[in-house]
Amino acid sequence: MQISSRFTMAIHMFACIDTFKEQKMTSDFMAASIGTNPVIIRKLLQQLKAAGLIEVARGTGGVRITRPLENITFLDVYRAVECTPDNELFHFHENPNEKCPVGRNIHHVLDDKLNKVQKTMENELEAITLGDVKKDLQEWVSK
Amino acid sequence: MQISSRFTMAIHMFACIDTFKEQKMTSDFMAASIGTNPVIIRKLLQQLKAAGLIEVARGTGGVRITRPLENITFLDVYRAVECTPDNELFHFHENPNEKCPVGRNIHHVLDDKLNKVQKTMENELEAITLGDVKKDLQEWVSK
DNA sequence: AAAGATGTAACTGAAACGGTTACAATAAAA
DNA sequence: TTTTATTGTAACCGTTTCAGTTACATCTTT
Repeated sequence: MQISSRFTMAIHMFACIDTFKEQKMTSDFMAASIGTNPVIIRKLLQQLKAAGLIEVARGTGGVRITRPLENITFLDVYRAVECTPDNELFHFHENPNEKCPVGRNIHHVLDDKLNKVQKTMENELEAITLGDVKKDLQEWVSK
Repeated sequence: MQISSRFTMAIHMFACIDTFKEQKMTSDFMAASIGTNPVIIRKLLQQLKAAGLIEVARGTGGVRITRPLENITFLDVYRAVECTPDNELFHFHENPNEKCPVGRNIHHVLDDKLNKVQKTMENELEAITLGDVKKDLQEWVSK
């Protein structure tokens, strides 16, 4: 399975908020830029708000990013919008046979290895920030 | 989203085939060890066969692993059983607005970064082999 | 021919995804 | 105070994937 497009949409939202910081940023505007429905954006806004990454002005509209972009990592965004049960990247089959020597031990054997892969991926996500996106976006826009 | 349990089931299958190599390994046996349905196993067998990792004896039954376990990586198994469109880990939203400076460039900006994360994860999967699983499983079983 | 296995089609229920409509709640402006 | 613009959220929808299940054709050996 793929990581849902909520992740790239959320990053796109941050890019909009920052790029057009002179204007009030609404869900309609972002929906138009991303190419989706405003309600999708508002649901994402709620997830990002719950994660403490933004503040949303009800009624009047407008979004404020709560931290400098360099202090918001891809992992922060990923965790905010991606719903993986127990934060587990791998879904382990749930009923291995305890009477079989393989079934009884496969979990012990695999858990460490799978956690290591997940941890490596999360470290990589953590090494990229929205500040990097801002910087690269400015370069592309000015081309 | 999570990586499907087909991945851990497939590794479990290899562990069965190797651990019980004295006997003929059938889909019924593996289904019992994994705790699922034989047809699930047979579908996985087809995917692993298509990837060239095993040979399945039709009619008579039995599975042969085509390479030494140390030469089969988690990435081989992952690619064999996980169906991600275009091998892309991240699902990019598909209709960014070309008229918006952000929408027009977001793909350029993110592609490299997302590919890097994916590549890192794949490298980590590639560093673990079924030989490692065999070794650790033997330790656990003999406890 | 019988037995035992794989290969595969067809179906199911559940969950997640992305989207859509509708509307209540809110805040500011007129 | 009314209007306007916006967010918040519930209730759907169609699609896809997942894991499972039944049924049965096919194959190989006995």
